[in-house]
Amino acid sequence: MADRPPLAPASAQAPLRRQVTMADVAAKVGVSKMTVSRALNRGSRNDRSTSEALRLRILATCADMGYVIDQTARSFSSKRSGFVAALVPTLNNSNFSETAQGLTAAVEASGLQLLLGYTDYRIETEERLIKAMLMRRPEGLVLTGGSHTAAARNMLLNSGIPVIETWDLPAEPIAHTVGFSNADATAAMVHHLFAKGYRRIAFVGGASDRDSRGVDRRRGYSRAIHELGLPEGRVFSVGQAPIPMSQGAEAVALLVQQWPEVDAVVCVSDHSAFGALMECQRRGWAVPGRIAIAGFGDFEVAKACHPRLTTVVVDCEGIGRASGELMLRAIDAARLGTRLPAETLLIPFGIQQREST
Amino acid sequence: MADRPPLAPASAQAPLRRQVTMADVAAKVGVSKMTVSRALNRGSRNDRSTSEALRLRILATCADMGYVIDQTARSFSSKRSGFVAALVPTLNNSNFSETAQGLTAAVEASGLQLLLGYTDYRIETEERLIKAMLMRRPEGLVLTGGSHTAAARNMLLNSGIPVIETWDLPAEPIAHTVGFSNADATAAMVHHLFAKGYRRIAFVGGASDRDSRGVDRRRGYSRAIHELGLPEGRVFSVGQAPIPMSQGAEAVALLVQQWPEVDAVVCVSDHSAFGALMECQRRGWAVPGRIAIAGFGDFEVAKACHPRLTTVVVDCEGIGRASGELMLRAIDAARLGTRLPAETLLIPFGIQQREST
DNA sequence: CTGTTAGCGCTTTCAT
DNA sequence: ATGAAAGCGCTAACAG
Repeated sequence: MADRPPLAPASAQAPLRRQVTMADVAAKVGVSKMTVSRALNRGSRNDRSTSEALRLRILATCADMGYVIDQTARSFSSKRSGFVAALVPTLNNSNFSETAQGLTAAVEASGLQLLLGYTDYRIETEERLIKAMLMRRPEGLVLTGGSHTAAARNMLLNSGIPVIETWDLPAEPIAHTVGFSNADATAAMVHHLFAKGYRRIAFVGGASDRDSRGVDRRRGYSRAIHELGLPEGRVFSVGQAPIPMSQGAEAVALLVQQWPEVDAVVCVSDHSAFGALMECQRRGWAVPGRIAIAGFGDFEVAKACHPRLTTVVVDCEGIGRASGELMLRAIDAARLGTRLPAETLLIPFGIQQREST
Repeated sequence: MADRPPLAPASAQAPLRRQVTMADVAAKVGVSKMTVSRALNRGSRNDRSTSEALRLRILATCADMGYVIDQTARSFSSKRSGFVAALVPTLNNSNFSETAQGLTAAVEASGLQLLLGYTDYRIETEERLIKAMLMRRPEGLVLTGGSHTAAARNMLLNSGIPVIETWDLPAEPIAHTVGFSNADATAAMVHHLFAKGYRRIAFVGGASDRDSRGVDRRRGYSRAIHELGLPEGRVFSVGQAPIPMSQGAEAVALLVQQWPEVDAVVCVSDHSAFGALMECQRRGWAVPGRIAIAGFGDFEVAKACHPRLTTVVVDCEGIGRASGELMLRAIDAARLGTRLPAETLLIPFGIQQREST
């Protein structure tokens, strides 16, 4: 935050060409500021509009003068920032980008903007971002996951704005939740493999608890193994989220060395599963003949590779869309001075069977 | 923007618990607002700070009262929004996310925030986003590519803030540029394949001109083919950006059918190259024996697949970092009332030879 | 080191 | 349908 020479202080500002204001436009048109304001805000407010002819004249003058309304002043005056903040673990993951796109589409339909931040899978970074966002007074906040620092939880609870946690089903939600059980989804995959005849099923996931979805998936694996009475303990942990493809490759090699009897492996995500699949090809291990491989997330690579990956399919965009729509209702309630009772929206998931198992 | 019931008008706001202001904190501590303001802004401004003891007392009181400074009011008053806007074609592309991460790191070092928007590879969407961003008065704007609508160009030229175009080398830059020649990079790849002995080299790219980097790459391919005196015309166009892996697969199949003599194919990006590679495996065509495949971008999949993909390596994060640092200098100049002369920073690229060629 | 005054550009509210 | 006045929460500028 401060390891380079500070920028020039505001007081050093030279008097650049003064920016065009609403008053300038009003003067040029020969009306009051209020009339310009109304012409520009027509529709989104409850106020009486200007005559259509005048409105067009005002709009034309704005364009002529290169006037762009100052949202900073508008937000300040109206007490409405006009944006919703969303935090995702990383930008570079199509699951989360699709969620972000669903969110964007939903909130933009009501004239709100989505402001995106990424936490790098770190709750400390999340805390910092939550603070930075709250300073800008978002009308709502969408988080990925239900695991936060104590300070972050506190800020969120006191923020007075709607908060939605997505992608997980936290034990103690802040307010609203839109997601699914990562544990159940992974357990379903294990049951699916069992039904296909696999009995020596291993799991490859992260070594840290940074990624709470990864932790839940491992938990779901263990639960299913236990339920099915299969031999436990075949959990292979590598690195920390996001697990790259290369670590999936390393993991499957070491795993087969350690437990040669393993006939199937469930990976924490398609990326590691793909890495594992390619490593098997390099070593000449038939997939699924020698070992079956399953992933999670149905990323593009899962259906493009050969053989294609069996995986857990999640409606990522649906999570975003549902969150966005819930957020709009919550914001509407807040603007009317009420609080929307906490909701939990379950997003369905499915097992996509392909050639890798 | 308005196809759902409008949100409640601001006037409908019920008097929720009034938000804590700086005056409240000041009253509690027994000092003036200005003292609180100074304590909170210490370092980032040129003003005299408060005594350390008092400052700590003020900070503690802020924490006690759950006070979070109102950046909306601060921006409004100081004429500094404290953020830089960046537009990328899509979030779901590690090249652009790395650029975004480099940018974030660079601007955060000076206490600025990065606000991200994605254009979906559409200059109309870009225009809309530029307008939305300018309303919020960013201190600078970073764009991907040099192709914009006329209206967008106009807004940018009149915005009065530093603008940087990245990833391309536009013929008529708005102001600053940080990028490389996509045409040169692709031409280098063709020359590389020629040096390896390939003579019947095809190109797979998009059918539309939505993605200006894709267009430049195709141009670079054609130029190199011409320079080398190779037979021209083997350009295969599919869909529009972003070309998915599946279209790379379709393309290579059709291409080999149409031009069976082809011995190497250059793809517009690693994604289509990977799709092509997998399709070859499905059909039992040896890569590079029957046909060699090259990509662009050095995405994770390029080094994880088998055989690994020969590709063009670009320092994506470096583009972001260089842009961020240039932006800081430009903002500093703007705050001092001057304008930084337009700079063009070239980011080097390289050919990464792997097993696919 | 701290306080006072003024005002940023817009919207709210009330008046016509 | 339009206007006038007031003020949002903060910081710049100046004074002490």
